[in-house]
Amino acid sequence: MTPGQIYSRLYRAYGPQHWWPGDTPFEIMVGAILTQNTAWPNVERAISNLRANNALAPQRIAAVHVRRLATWLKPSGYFNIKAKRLKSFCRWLMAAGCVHALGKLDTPLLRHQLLAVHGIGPETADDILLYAFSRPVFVIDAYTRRVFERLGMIAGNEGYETLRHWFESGLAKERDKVRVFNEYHALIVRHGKDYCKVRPRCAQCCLRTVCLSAQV
DNA sequence: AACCAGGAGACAT
DNA sequence: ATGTCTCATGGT
Repeated sequence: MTPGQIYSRLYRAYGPQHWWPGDTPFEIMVGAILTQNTAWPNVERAISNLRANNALAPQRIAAVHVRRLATWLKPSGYFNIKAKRLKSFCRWLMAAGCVHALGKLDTPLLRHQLLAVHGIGPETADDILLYAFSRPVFVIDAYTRRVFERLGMIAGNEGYETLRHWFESGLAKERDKVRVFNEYHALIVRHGKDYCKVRPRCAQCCLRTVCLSAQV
């Protein structure tokens, strides 16, 4: 069983996921930071608060006081930390000029720049690269590790970069990578939420037979 | 009523 | 390099 075949099964089972939820690249980037170890519905509440206060723009977030920003972020949890992270991200964005200016950087450089921002780690950087900048990077998250560990295809404790390169290599033709990586990560999360949780619910899972044959 | 969620940074070893 | 602690709200 290859990662490509798993993708086919997931896509057949769930269909297109239409990721990332968000109207603009900037909103997608904000969501990527706010969803760190946090359920998405809580992030939507926080984003609604930002929009209601006309604060869904880098200049506004950079200008507003952290204490006030934190009150808007409250529903998404870790609000004090995330207020700082959003501000440092927006400062970086403004220093670079704008989203369009950053779009001219090549992917390795842009990734390096993102990782240098306080509060942006490997997964958040790759969320932003893939879903806001349409770059061919594969996002590795807790669900990715869990699902593929249970499938017996990885050990689960590999380093982030090891797994990222493993998924990125040979999964799709060059011009299809962005579309496939986009859909694949969304499908993994969808599948993870429905069935492959900490306490799995394998009864109706579309990968159940694959998992069972891996249990040896 | 614990348990968990679309992680990352600080700090110790 | 690798492991542990902290951060916090809301749904199940």
